[in-house]
Amino acid sequence: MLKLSKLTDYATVILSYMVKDQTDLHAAQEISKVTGIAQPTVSKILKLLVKARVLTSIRGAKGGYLLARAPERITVASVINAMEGPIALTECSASHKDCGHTSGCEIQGRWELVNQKILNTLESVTLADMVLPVKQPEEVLIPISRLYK
Amino acid sequence: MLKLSKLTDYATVILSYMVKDQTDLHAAQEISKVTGIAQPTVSKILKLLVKARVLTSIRGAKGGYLLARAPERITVASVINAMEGPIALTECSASHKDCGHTSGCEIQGRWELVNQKILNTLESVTLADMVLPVKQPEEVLIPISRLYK
DNA sequence: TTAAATAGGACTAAAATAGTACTCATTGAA
DNA sequence: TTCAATGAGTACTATTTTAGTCCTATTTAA
Ligand code: FES
Ligand code: FES
Repeated sequence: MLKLSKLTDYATVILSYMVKDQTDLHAAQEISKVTGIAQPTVSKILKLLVKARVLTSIRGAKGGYLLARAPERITVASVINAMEGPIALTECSASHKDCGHTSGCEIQGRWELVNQKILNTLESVTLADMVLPVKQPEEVLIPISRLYK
Repeated sequence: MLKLSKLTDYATVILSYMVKDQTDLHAAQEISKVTGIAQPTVSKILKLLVKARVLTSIRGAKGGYLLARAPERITVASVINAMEGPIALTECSASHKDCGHTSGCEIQGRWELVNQKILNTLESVTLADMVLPVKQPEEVLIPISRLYK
């Protein structure tokens, strides 16, 4: 289905919440309460995001997590990468090394092309884009004549 | 990892082979021999591709499979769709119906945006593109001044 | 020192995927 | 008309991946 893992989906829910008060520290437990995702799972996700430098953590009592940088600079690609590892449609897109189809290999280069296109797409969308209201206001076109009334 | 299933990868290997002699009928067994993929697996894949109208089948002795249309008109998206079902990054991209995150739903609309972009990409690449030699000749840029020499 | 956090890793359970097998239907040719 | 080759359909099993939990160690404010 070419789908993202549930954890990745959760991650975006969590991150969107954190965008709202970017400067605040959020503890795992707090995030769990707000999002309704079980606390151990939330922790797991947060840890992965820290490891990938999407979030920064502060340890100890009164510790918590915050965004590592502005939402405009956190790409969807980086979030997926944090949760699921390198974005690669096929084994071959990741590395030629342990590929089985030695016989059908003419193709390989092409998946890489598709893969690259998708990567570009995912890098063009940021967390900031994700939290925009679902329905963007339609652009209003004003007849030029109105400007002279 | 945002990856395709193995079967989808196999499918492209099989299809690329079939592109070579588009008019010929290919039996599952023959395809299995050529590609090195086990025959039952090949059959499974071929059946799915027929159901999705990517291939046409002819039953009975001397039967086999052939492409349902020109390689230029078989998109990567349709192959993925045949093997894995509708392309949807998240549950919500497919349908709002059975979605769990009622609380985090502001996001949903945005995955749909990303999903649409990816869908466009996958529809822009066809089987014909996949079988092209791996290295495309680089485009040669000629300084405009040369045109006047 | 204690309580509230995160870090890291190991483990279990559940779900999805891959692969196989079996039976039925179709058709060309002996 | 029968047989052999071939696809259709479906059910099943094994494997792999993913999700989810838990335990222990570390850090730090009060
Ligand atoms: S490296 Fe995978 S098909 Fe060649
Ligand atoms: S429909 Fe899935 S988050 Fe709303």
